[in-house]
Amino acid sequence: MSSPSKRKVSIKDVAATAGVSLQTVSRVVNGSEEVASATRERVQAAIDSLGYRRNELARNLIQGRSRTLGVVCAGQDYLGGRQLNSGITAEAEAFGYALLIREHQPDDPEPDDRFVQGLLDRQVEGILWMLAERHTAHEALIRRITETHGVPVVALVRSESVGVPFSAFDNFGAGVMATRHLIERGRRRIVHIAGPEHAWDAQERLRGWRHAMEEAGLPADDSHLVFGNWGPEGGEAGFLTLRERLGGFDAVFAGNDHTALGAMSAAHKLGLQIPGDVAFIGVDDVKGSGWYVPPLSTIRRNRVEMGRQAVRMLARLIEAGRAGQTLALPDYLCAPELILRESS
Amino acid sequence: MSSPSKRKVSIKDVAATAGVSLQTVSRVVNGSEEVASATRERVQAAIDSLGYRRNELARNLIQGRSRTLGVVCAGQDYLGGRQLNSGITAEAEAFGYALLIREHQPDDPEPDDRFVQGLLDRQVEGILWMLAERHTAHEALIRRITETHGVPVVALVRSESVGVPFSAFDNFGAGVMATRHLIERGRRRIVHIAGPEHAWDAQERLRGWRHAMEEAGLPADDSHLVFGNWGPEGGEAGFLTLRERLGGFDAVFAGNDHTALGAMSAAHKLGLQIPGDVAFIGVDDVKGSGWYVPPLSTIRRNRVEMGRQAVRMLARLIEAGRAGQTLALPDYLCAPELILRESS
DNA sequence: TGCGAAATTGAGAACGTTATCAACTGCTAA
DNA sequence: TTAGCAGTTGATAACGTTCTCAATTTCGCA
Repeated sequence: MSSPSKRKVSIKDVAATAGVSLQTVSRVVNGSEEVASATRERVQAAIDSLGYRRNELARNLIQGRSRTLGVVCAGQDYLGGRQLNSGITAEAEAFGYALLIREHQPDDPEPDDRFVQGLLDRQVEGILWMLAERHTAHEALIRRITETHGVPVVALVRSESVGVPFSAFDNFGAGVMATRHLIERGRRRIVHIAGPEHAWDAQERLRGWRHAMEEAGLPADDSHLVFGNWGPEGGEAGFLTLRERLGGFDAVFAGNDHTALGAMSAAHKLGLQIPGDVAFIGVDDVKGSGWYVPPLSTIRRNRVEMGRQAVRMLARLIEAGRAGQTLALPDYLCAPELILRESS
Repeated sequence: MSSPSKRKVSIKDVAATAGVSLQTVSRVVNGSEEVASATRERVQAAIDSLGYRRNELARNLIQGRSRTLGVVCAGQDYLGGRQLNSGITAEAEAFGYALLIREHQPDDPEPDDRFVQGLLDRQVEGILWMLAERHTAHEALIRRITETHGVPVVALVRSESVGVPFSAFDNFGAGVMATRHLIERGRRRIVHIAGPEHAWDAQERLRGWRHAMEEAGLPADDSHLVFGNWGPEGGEAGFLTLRERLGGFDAVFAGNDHTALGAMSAAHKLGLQIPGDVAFIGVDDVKGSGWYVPPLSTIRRNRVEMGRQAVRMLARLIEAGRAGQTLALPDYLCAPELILRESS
């Protein structure tokens, strides 16, 4: 069978077979125009018969580009870091970039230089930053990546404070949209069970809720607010806390669908009617949310498009960097989309 | 500031600064013993002051190994291909492997040679196969990868027919476990809403259900069975079909949690009590399933461990291949775990 | 017939690293 | 004294490709 010493066929083998120089083979492989058609055919025949394929590693080395993007995302975390959405992969593929993944596990230490060193050592041309927490340590790290190493970074979560362009969901707008919807439905005492306090997205959605409430002259003080953890547990606990604190309310804007799920479960246990006694709305349009009891109204975010845009931005930054320019890129803000179901 | 022509510092710069040869620098970088400690310190000082980092691409090229694994997974698909679980990333990292992702989108054409060519061109040392469908085209493709290209493949879904070791969930065992549990609870007319007919996992779970039913002398013919699509829609439709066909039954074993969710929703609409009139059990322990109405009993699969094992197997195969040996690796079968909640 | 331009081809260096082997130092044992 | 050996160090080739530039051939046209 195939002997263990079966060496890969290289451009040299093709050149020898076709009786031309390495350079000519290279030209044929890269579709250069300046090869006589007779020669081209001869070389192509050699390529086909030997089954030659270009070694991208060697090519990348000499061209000084890795055609690789680094992706820094959260591991177990809810926040969708894991949902390396197909927008990213599809767009990266279209640009000819491979993806190198670096996951940050919840119990890992705070990301430092070592955390991204592996990506830089493999010469990634750009980095997609998908960690949502807003630690100042991240900002310093990202700045070092862009300035010291000259590798552009695009954030897939909003992070204005760092001087990095981002592709993000309009969390503020989502908060406004969800809250206004509840108000239009005639609800007046609308509470908010937010995400964790340190999460940027959570803060923004909260701000949106508050904005819409105040705009309508409704109360949005801290007593109508409780922080959760993006999970059903937080939703359930938050709902009970608010009931105890306020006595009653007629609508819940949950920071996300899982939070809403937990909160609705608590409402069921208390014998409340949904949406009769309390209306619910979440954010995410998570799989299954259309089949909760009752089906949950929610705000959808188009993750695919966010991913697409982020990669596109990164590609432009890389291109500009290679041309020696600095580029001020406009951020991309993904518009929220209201999904109306029976819970509101 | 940093001039645009700022070249990366290479081993040459370090050698020049420290006044030694390239080779000596290389030795220090790689922690070789045979360097005098005085020299080592001098070189290390140069490395630190210049901020030198080894270019992994160049290293990989000359060593003929890419330290990269390819991951072939499903894009949008439910089946968990997306859930590039942290077991894989963590274990790959531990072995010093980077991951190159190749997603197969639902609307892509069937994977052929071109589909994996990008991975092979980048010289991946092994491939993790995470596509669940059992098309014979896959088998031929996988065989070509291993035999023609000499790149080992480990499947993260069961696929005995291909001569490739796998790390998989014991879907058959899960089916048996779920069904036996319902039987122990006194249920007798147990129907099964399976996954899509062409999915291997679905077939195996179905086989488990049938085995447990027949073992207990209960009916498990095709009238008690309907195929879904892994989603709530399929669950709802399947439930209604079975009701119409059989009149009644007292338990549902759903192919997965989302299917169960849809089926429970249908039961609610018909005014049935859960678990009073009908008991439900799913498979997956999907996020949120503990907060469905009522909380769903299910079978959990330890994805992290499956991922770990797969990478470990792949690493061993690669190691063996480099040593010129062929290795017959035992498969890894992940044991199902029963999660008891209120739906059964 | 000759000349310049265009088309075609190739030789050699380069990318940044490691592999291979030779060479140089001291030091010990005979 | 000298051979031998361990400990260090470096010169050179190699990995598989592309880049740069020069060389050769062909062609059109005066």
